[in-house]
Amino acid sequence: MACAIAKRTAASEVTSLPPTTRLRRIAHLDMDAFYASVELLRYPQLKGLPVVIGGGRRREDDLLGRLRAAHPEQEWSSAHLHHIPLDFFPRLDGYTGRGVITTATYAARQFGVGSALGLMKAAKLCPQAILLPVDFDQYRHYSRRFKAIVTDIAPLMEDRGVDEVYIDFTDVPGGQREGGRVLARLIQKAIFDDTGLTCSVGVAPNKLLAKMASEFNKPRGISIVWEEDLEDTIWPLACRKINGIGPKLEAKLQSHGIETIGQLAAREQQWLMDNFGERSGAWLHAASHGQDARAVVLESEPVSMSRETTFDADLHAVRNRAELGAIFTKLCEQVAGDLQRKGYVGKTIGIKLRFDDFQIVTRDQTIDHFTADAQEIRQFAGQCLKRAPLQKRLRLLGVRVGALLKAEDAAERAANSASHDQGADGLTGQLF
DNA sequence: TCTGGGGTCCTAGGACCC
DNA sequence: TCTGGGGTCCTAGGACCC
Repeated sequence: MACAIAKRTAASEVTSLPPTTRLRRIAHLDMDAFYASVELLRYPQLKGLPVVIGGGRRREDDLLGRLRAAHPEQEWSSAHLHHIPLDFFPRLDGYTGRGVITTATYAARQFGVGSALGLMKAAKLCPQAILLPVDFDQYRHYSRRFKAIVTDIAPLMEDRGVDEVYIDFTDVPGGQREGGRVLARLIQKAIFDDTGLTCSVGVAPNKLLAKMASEFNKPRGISIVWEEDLEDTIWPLACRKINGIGPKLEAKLQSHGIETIGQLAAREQQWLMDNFGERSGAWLHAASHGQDARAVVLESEPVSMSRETTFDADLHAVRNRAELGAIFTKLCEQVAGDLQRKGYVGKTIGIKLRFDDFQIVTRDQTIDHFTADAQEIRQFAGQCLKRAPLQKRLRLLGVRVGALLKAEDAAERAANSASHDQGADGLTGQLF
């Protein structure tokens, strides 16, 4: 208690210090059950009920269509979505198909269903749950909105996907007050007032700790973590809570008797480097001591773009050749469309296969120029496919274009290299 | 009753060059 | 001729994240 008061005093003193001596305060903001919450804005009648998002391809039109069929005397439009009665919503009960849950409402999570769980499995656990299809356009719209609100208040924001951002509070007015709590509260309120959506925020000396902190009080939580909190707050947590430690690393750590972050921190750095590799070992050591020097990155360029699809039923390369070929062509067209729409070209073209036993195989090929052309992608992806083993039945097929460049930069580079080539040709002529 | 789709980064070996 | 580096690019696989 005395310790907490001392910390608070120290924090409020900081606000009067010149900027150079301000403490680095990094926030991680995580939207609460984002997809499900967006759906609840559209269907407020589902509030408090178990709802899962994922799987099928149904859209709201299906709901409206059923409503129109049931009550043809009335005119139904998307403005009436609020009034769709509960029994019109599809239930998880009896679901058959391959999808997984993308997001579940907190009410649904009580039943043990959550992200990445197979829908058929979820149907057993919570058959009464309402199942809604994913609607990425809608989520992207709200994603842009909440991020615009964040950058209006605190401009140094790093985009970490549709429902997460890091924010550098250090030099934002009020960003030091109560260690960041005041600004976090302001941002939460601004987002809620504009969108009706809630989020959780963690503020800490760096991204690593901020990310962990944002999970402490979900939903609608704010958690402030100081360097001094390491022993009491961070060390008792499971290693898995560190962003970057997944199931494999966790299992390997456990095999050495390391369960908590504190136990990890107790190991010598050299021992970690010997057992987990130079880089990973050094990183594990730093992370367990709460150290993370990564900057908040404002802009980044994409490295690759891909499209993939899991078939309704496994396909065989020979027996289902025609069907597979049509899907393959469509994936190439989609990737090409994505590249063109976003203004990129790439020179590494690859494929991804997942067999019925879940083994994944990739093949890729780097060509001598940049492209975003569907037919060309199809041609080289086709060559990759010929190099892949095709005995087993296929579950998934994907097409990827990597080594990306902005289309205009590629055009410029091509112009330059054309003139260089002339020079090189001249040189070659002399040598031979 | 198995397990989506879209990404990033790292590792490791081989080719090739200096 | 042999040996030994280092650096970069390419390819395949894998861990991890949202």
